[in-house]
Amino acid sequence: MKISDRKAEIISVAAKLFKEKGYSAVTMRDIAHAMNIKAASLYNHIQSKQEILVLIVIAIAQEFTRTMNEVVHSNESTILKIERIIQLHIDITLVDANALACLNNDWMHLANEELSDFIKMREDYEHNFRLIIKKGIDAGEIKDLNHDVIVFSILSTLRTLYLWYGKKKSPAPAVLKSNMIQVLLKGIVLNQ
Amino acid sequence: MKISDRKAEIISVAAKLFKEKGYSAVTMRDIAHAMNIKAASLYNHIQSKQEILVLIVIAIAQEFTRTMNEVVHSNESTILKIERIIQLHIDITLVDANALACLNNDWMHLANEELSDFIKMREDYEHNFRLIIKKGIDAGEIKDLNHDVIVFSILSTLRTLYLWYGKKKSPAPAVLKSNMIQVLLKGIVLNQ
DNA sequence: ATAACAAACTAACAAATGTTAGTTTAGTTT
DNA sequence: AAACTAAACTAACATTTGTTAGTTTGTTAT
Repeated sequence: MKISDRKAEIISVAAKLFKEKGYSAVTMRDIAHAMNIKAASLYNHIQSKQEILVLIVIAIAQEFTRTMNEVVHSNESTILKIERIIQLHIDITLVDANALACLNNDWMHLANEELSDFIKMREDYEHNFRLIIKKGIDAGEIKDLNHDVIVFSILSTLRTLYLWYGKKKSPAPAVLKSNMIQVLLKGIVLNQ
Repeated sequence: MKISDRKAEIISVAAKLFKEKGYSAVTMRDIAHAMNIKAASLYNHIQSKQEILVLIVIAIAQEFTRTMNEVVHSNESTILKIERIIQLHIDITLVDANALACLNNDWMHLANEELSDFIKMREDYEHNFRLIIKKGIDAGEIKDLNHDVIVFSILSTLRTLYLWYGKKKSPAPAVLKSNMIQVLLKGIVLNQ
């Protein structure tokens, strides 16, 4: 089941609106108006408002899941694994900041299998990241601090990158990456 | 204009629901049902759904603003200033995680002066935090990295603390604080 | 030309939503 | 006992919302 150009356009426009006001506050008429058509016309392309949300959120969630599985099962050092996760979040933020906002803010408006699938994916993602940190601590690569604090300090930063990066895209992605690695891994105080 | 006990209860119940589903997805009937009364009865205590949101969001926003102004105009070291900001976010997270979620996710549903007031407060807050970082870099206390990366890495972590902390409240607040200071200021890698 | 198709339209629907008006209930004050 | 008050209720309202049905329009294939 391929997604037509027009359908992709609807999804893209909807994602932008969802980012600004949230899924529930955006009406089908809002989406239609942003595309210069009537609300009923949307239904030539999509099945329901729900379907739009599902297509936005699940695709991205799967991409995160896929790469995280790849990283967690690799033989790289902990530092390198974390760097690849940072890269992953930067990449997706650059390609689709709007969808990322939906995933962060509107996932709870999914329903049925899609909702439980999403929650499972998110739990697995956090579990895997925690696993990376644990192994890093055991290997003497990472400081022995509270796991949750480490995991969520890094994840929070990465997950909300879209809030400030993406509009101006400054600094350049490569600089962003190296700076984030510096800040998240080595901190910000000068250890003279 | 004092807020009655019952009104405060409505606000508290509403904040909890808003946290779970977002302002737009929560109906007056939802709030009423959670209080075991009818929707119309809510209007004996509040003026409108909007008013509930305003009372939730603005009070907290003002508390952030007040303390930030205090910190930014103090003579402490940069490190100590940042530590006080960390403490501020932990404190508010402990006292009112639900309201914090509203502030983060539903501020855009404010209207008129309240909306512009909020945006101003948020801009000032970020501006002041950036100022602290800048002065820290100039004073040789903080690494000379991209300002936005530093500011938003720390702020993102603090702002979304309520997402994982608050349910189990583990580790204990004091441990949380010292661990967050460790992670945010000195990083997580072991510099042997 | 004709048929087929994608994609827009108009019109309408049932349900949900925020809110108002007027009423009842129960506790407190005079 | 009467009056007052806080806070609940029932009933209804005008809009808004997601969605459906049936129709029109314009392009492409036969």
